[in-house]
Amino acid sequence: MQDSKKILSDNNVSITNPRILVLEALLDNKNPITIDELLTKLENQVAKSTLYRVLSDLKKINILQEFTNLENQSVVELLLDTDSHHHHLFCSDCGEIIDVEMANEFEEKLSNEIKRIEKKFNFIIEDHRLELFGKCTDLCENCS
Amino acid sequence: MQDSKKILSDNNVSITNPRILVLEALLDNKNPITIDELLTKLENQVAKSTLYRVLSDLKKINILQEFTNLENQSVVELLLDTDSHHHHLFCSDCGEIIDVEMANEFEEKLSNEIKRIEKKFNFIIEDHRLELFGKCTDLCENCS
DNA sequence: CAATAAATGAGAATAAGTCTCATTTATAAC
DNA sequence: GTTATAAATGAGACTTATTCTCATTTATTG
Repeated sequence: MQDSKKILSDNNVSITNPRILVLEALLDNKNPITIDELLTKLENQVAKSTLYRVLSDLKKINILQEFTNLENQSVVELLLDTDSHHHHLFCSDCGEIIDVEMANEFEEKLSNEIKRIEKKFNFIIEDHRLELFGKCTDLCENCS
Repeated sequence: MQDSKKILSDNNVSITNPRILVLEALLDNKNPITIDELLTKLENQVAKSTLYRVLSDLKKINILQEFTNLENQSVVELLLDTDSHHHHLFCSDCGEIIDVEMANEFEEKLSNEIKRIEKKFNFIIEDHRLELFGKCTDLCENCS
């Protein structure tokens, strides 16, 4: 069974062509991708309304994360159980978004600090997100 | 000289009524606020186009931060020199966004970890943002 | 291979944000 | 204080992103 079909059946979501296509496009491109880029990638294969619907299905089963890039565009990234916990690095020169894993030691400190905040604010914290903003100095051709 | 006027003149931005009104609305409400809420607050006082323009002016002089809430709406917060570095706590029940200061010790660990990431990715990291997602258990009336 | 419920496509509708341009206002020089 | 000039504003048109509607198609189950 293919990855994308397995993902769907594991989550009790019916296996349809548009869902497979969207998942494949996301799997194909493990870094975060703009919805607009996704739309272009799937042009003539999946209707715009369907794309948005499929994305919302994937969010409902908690395998898709949505956030915004530096230009405030929606960006989407598949998050499977097999993927490790990571954060994002945003380059203000080229717009690229890069996955970063922080050191375990740091994540432990963070989770202790989160426990402190939970008590202080009487909050139950279920998730967190750390975003780092800067410039890649030699990472890609777009960047000076 | 009033706060809002001082902020404008300190930043070499001409002092106009809409700018004062927007700044006052933001000062009045130190937690992050939806652009929509701002618009309502300033109804009949500042035109929509002007509001967006003023917000972009404030971003240009680096005293306004923009991000999105859990519903993907734009949220805006004044960030003056006098304000201390903080992060945000999002409640998925009531939608509230709360400013949180993390312990200094934690911020130090974070900045060390950021130095490591800078080297590893050959990146210059200028800013970071930590978002905590959860539920406030008794903080407000909206929340169960 | 039906029958049924669910998903899809196409495009209309809505919402958020930007742009245009005529008018108003702030600023600087006198 | 006036005046000249550049900058800012208001109103609404426009654009873009996202959601909604509904007739048609497809997946699933028996």
